[in-house]
Amino acid sequence: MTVRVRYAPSPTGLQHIGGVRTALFNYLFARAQGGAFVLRIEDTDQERYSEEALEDIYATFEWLGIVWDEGPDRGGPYGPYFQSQRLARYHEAVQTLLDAGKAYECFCSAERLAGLRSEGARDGVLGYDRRCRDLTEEQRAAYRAEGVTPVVRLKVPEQGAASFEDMLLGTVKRKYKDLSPDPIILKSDGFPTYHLANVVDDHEMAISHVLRAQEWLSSTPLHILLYEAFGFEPPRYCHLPFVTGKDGQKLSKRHGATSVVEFRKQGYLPEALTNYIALLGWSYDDSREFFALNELERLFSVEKLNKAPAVFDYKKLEWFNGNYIRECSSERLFELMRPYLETAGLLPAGNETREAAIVRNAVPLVQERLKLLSEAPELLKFLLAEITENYAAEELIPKKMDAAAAKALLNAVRPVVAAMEHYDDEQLEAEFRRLAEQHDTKLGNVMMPLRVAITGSRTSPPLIGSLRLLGTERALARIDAAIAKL
RNA sequence: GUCUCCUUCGUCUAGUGGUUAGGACACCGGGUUUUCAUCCCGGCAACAGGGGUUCGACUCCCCUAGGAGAUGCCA
Repeated sequence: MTVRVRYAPSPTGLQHIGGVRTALFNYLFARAQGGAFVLRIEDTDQERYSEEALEDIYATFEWLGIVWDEGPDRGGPYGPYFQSQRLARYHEAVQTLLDAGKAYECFCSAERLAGLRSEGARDGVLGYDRRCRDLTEEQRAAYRAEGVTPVVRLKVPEQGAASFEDMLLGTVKRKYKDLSPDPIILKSDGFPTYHLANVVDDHEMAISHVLRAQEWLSSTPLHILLYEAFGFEPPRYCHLPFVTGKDGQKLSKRHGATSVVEFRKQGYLPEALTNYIALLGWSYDDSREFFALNELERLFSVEKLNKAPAVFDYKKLEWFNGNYIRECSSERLFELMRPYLETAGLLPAGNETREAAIVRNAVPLVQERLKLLSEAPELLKFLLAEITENYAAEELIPKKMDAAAAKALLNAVRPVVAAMEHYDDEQLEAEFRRLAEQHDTKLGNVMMPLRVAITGSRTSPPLIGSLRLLGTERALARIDAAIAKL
């Protein structure tokens, strides 16, 4: 059997972690099985459709390196891949159900339905009361004459049960009477609901396996019923556990960033995100957790999936990101940092600028200190701009020392810095050590006032490298400014 | 309320009848280091509860509890 899977987002919002993980698992499953991965756009909700959301789908997966074999932008033998372009098929499908007496037109108003729903919630009764199920042709004609546009509902049997084998969960059974009574499959605007469209399309697109979030589990029996009504063979289902926030509820804004663009803006690398997300509900073994996408494409298997929901751990993602940043080549990291530095106004456009040269040389100094690319401006600004924020004079004074001592230290260090061109790094450090001995103190106490004078902060990249990048002239000016403060 | 699914350290997980229940993140100590970070070493910490089945249960079955999802002319 040829494996064909799909990711079927609806363009109603930005791609979020949960959706992307579903897409990733489908993609990996397809690759591992030598099958095809299809993108289908479920744009059947006219109200919530957004062009921006559609573009976000393309941008997100391009960034992540996840490509589909068939889709609206690539074409394929099973198109069109926009559901809004497949309406005729749904209408045809609905007609066969109507003709077979397996579905019926319902003329109830949205208001009546809302009333039913709130009563039902109060009394613990489920959904629609099936009022239109057995309308006569005359009654239907009367409604139509009044100008009421009907919806179409599927007849759910009152007896019996639907069951299916979930690849992860095993046998799932549900009595028909526990299903929503006669759900709507065709809306009054002529668009199908998810239930209908997904069944018709998965069948027509020859989808063999459906990996989707567990929120769909409770409507799967309904989908099975639909397949039976059409006489179609249902695909194999695999319902993926949720990704939740700390409180165990579905991941949402309350918990932090949820959309991929947000993570991207914060300076996560795509490989860190895919690696981490792949481990949410899936694992390879007890000793490995670093995986490149192309390795996952080989190694992914449904058998290693977990049933329990997974809490999204921002800290661990960050740790992954730091690891991947450290693995970058200097040139790549430079390019990755560039947009952050540019928008901070620290780096002019262009490759041959003085600033670009400084940043290139600074990469080794910051690489192992960076967890997020967005931290780059803060770490590098002392090299690219004047120290504008006025650090407090006390910062210059090492612990257990006074201002006079700090001042003496800076004065002593100044001539060494002035001559630094004549030393290599080791010699320069030796000079600082010599000074420390002369002042009967630790090296750290010599370096700290200098560090603050040069970088404006007690934490900074390695000082000697920073001095070199800053240059003798600017370094001396900052030392003088510091001395003046004391 | 009803239905469905789930349950190993705080978190992600390994584990498929016999293990001192392993790893990673986080956290806490210590070491290296010019600060920070990296790196290295060490520590803390879990089988939800109760019944079975079995010579033996984290592993199999049942119940309870807890959590989550569904219950839309949204997907």
